[in-house]
Amino acid sequence: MKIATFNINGIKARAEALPRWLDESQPDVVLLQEIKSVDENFPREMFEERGYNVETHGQKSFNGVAILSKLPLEDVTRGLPGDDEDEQARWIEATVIGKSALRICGLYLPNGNPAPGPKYDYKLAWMERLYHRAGDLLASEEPALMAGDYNIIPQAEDAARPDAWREDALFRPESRAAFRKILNLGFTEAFRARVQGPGHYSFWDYQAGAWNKNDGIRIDHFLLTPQAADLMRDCQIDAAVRGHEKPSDHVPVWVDLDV
DNA sequence: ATGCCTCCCCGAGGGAGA
Repeated sequence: MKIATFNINGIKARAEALPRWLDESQPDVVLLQEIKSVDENFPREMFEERGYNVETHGQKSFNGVAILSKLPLEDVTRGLPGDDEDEQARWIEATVIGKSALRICGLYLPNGNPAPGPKYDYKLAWMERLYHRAGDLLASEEPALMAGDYNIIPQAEDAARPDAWREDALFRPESRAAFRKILNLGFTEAFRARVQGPGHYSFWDYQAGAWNKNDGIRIDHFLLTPQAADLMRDCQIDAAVRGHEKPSDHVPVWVDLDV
């Protein structure tokens, strides 16, 4: 089962690039972030005609996550537990039924800039809630994953110019520590389990020719429970997608699981 | 690099992104 995560930076703006990538890449499941659309306006036919089931958790203008799946989805839930006051659409999960069941969680973790400040406080509080949901997933002892735009640069090697990010909410010590705290519960970071070394990125800014200079950062991640990690056959970043016509500033990352 | 683009709102130009 090929499962991808892709921050598309607006579903309307990606009406051509996203279907083209789906046709080329043929993922079974896709976790989308930043759909920037309410549920009623999401172009679900575009995906249903390609054989995908569609589940959205949208919001006007900002944020918004969705799941596309060629396999049946069950027990869909929306919103990260832990704060009933939180209106931001950043979390969706479902069980996908393949040879066996797999719990999949799609997330769009807050950016957090400027740091320090209220937006950074929201990011860290959101990560604390994520920590608790992650612990519950592990306790189930079932194959499960949490994937999406984490807005976290885990290590210096995950940025072309780490010194430019030292004070940024994506790379500050508290952000990285919160990410490690979740990892250290017992998750496998899929990409780093398969590929070592610098130069692997999932985001390049639109500005200043960042793509042409390969001035990128790796902020889109798959975290696998041990039961899911046992099933991993591959994990790759589709970096070439950044060079296509009218691209998102992020590219897809995918895992292949024997499930 | 506290913003060089691009997205959204809509029908100007400001907020948000990372």
